[in-house]
Amino acid sequence: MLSQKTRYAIRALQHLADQYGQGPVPLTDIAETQKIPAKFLTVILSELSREGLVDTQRGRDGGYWLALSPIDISYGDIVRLTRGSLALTPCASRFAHETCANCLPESECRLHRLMLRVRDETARVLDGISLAEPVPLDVE
Amino acid sequence: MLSQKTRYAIRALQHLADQYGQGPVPLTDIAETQKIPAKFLTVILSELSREGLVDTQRGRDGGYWLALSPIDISYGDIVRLTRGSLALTPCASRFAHETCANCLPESECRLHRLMLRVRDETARVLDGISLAEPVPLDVE
DNA sequence: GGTAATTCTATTATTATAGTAGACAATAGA
DNA sequence: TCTATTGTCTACTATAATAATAGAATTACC
Repeated sequence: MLSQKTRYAIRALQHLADQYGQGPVPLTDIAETQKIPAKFLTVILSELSREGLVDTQRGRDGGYWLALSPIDISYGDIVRLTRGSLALTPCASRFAHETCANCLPESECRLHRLMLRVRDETARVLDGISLAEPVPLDVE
Repeated sequence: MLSQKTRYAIRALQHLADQYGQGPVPLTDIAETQKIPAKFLTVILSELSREGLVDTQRGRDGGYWLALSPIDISYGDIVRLTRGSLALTPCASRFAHETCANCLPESECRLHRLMLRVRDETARVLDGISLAEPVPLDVE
């Protein structure tokens, strides 16, 4: 499961994508339209800013905006940044691989091979869509 | 991420699949070959038994065995039983749907639509492989 | 200087997770 | 029938992650 925080982060970024090119968006705007607790959103946006995904300006008329064009930010990027990995097990992460606790050696672990496949399918979906695109309804 | 407990459950079931048709497998066998803390495994196997996935016998020469043929247990089934859902958000579960806390209405939530697609791809992989099959190395 | 905004450091409450303890119940075989 | 062996159940505990808040500090425009 994605954490509540990751879900908030994604919706906040979607909101900023909608306002892209229109100057700084104040935090309270995002919090209200996206139903995110304002104080918690400060934590989230500060992190996204430290990670270089959003730029900020303090003071009057300040706020947040995307540091990159929406088309250059994929959902896969966001999940990797906020959650660390797309995978369902530590051993199945391609960018943040870790060996699972109390597991067999990976070469013998059948779960490992399966989780790699799930990760790759997830990546195919999430890396294939950017913040610029409306999310298609379904695959056929 | 799958919890440690879910990972243990899957490996335990794989072990039972390997011994299918050969009588009860004692818990300590599973614990040792799969590197699972024995006491914790009792909790896990008791749950799997209550859910009808394994049958058990107590007493001498007792143990655990799969209640169904390995080919009739898919990885999707196991994850749904132990974790509740294949989805990455509560709203994207098809069998255990819940609305996400502090979210927009689902019809307006772009994340919802995206998570449904990820769930469906995950299901395609996990429902397509049963405990009877060796896990293929990769898709091309 | 005042106001509106972000930023930073700490703290808290709640929940989930991982694992353990120990008494109890059943079974097969000697 | 005794006993060793094996699973079952209830309860408990420790740790970590999560979600969220508090409040002071900083910045920038007017």
